[in-house]
Amino acid sequence: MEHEGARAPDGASVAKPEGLRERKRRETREATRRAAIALGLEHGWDAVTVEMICDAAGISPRTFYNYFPSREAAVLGEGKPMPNESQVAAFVAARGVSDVEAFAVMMAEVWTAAEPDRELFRQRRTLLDATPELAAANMMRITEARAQYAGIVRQRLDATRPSLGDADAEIEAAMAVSIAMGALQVMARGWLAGDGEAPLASLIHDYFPRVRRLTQAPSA
Amino acid sequence: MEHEGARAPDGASVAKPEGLRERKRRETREATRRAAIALGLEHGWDAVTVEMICDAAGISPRTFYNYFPSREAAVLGEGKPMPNESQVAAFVAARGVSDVEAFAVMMAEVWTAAEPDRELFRQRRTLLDATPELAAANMMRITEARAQYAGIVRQRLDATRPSLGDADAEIEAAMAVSIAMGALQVMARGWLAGDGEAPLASLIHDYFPRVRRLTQAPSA
DNA sequence: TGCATATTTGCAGAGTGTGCAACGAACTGT
DNA sequence: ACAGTTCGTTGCACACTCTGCAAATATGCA
Repeated sequence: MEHEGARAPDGASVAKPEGLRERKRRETREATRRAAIALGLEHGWDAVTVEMICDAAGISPRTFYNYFPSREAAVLGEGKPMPNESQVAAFVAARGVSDVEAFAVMMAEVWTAAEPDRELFRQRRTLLDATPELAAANMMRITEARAQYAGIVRQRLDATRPSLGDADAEIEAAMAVSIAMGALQVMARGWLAGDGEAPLASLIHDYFPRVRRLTQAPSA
Repeated sequence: MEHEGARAPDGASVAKPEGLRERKRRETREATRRAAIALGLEHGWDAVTVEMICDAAGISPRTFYNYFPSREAAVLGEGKPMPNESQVAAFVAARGVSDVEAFAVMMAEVWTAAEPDRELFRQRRTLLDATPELAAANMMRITEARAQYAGIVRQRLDATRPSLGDADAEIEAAMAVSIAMGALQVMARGWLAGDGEAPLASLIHDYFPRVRRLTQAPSA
């Protein structure tokens, strides 16, 4: 399910025949997503109705709800963004950076990878940033996945600080997730303000000294 | 408008006649809020309809929307929670704690003060914690007020670190707000798990060493 | 070609939220 | 106490989101 083109020597490779059905479905979904984002940027998200999106995408309103569970999902994407195994492994093994920073970098990579089209990624982020309603819906998605994220952070904590008690590890994992998400919100805004050349992940390293300073009690 | 009972020597004091109209309005609002929270805890928030709340509160559905702009607002309270002047002054002047920690303490106090009824505060927090939809709506409220919160943090930064450039201060203020809100989310959950004796603000000081550790790069 | 399966669509219905106008209760001065 | 003003309540119509169901349509496969 994850292979792409798999050009094996034998012409009839194993994966991705990509039947007509699947292709049309993917295209329809993509067209709908783009229509939703474009209309949102043009008219403001709360002025965009499902009917408008459907007219632009060439589907009926009822079909829209076969693809997306809500109007917001057309912009946000419906699945919760989850790191794959190698991303988790890199996060757990990362040294020389704080737990929060490492987690933020991983999530930035997950987001970036989930939307290969840079321009669309940027547009979506802009819309999301300008629309509290969408930001809230996005938060909801993340809140629902919070326990799973915390589980990933625990893997790192168990590896780097095995002396930590069970209850403490639980709390610190949840804390790291919440703090990283908060910081990412601001960093994403900073990324939007930039020219879009620097990848989000590198911005994070630039921003993090500030995070350290803001959480540090002055010694004086 | 802000005075309470003001028993001046002369019987006819200046403030708060509290006419019958105002009293009934306050009572109706309170009854509706309590009905919404109780029903949410009993049936789960998404099973609660406006009609149910209205039946319990003894008002018509149309009247509900005269009090609250949305179903969620009945639980969350409609105004954005804002610190008063003395709270801001204390925050700006607080020494020996990090910016994020000081801001978190201030917000905890604002929340606590906004809901004098401890039991109701706890119930609302429980419901909010169990319902991603409500947590998201709450986030939305805060997101809308984010710029104002950042302005308050800037007052502190300008006082404690005047060498900071304008753009940097802007960014760090926004960052402090986001991080504090993230951390508060977890702390509030910890407070819920406790017996409710310790005030939220004191819990924050207990939790903060963890925040410092999680954002600190290991020296090794 | 013809059958099995997946997708699209319309329709009815529940629920949220808003503007408008009528109705009723509370405040005002006399 | 009374008439007039003001404010809160309610019902009604309407737009919009979202769901279940069943009919119509398109695709996949032998």
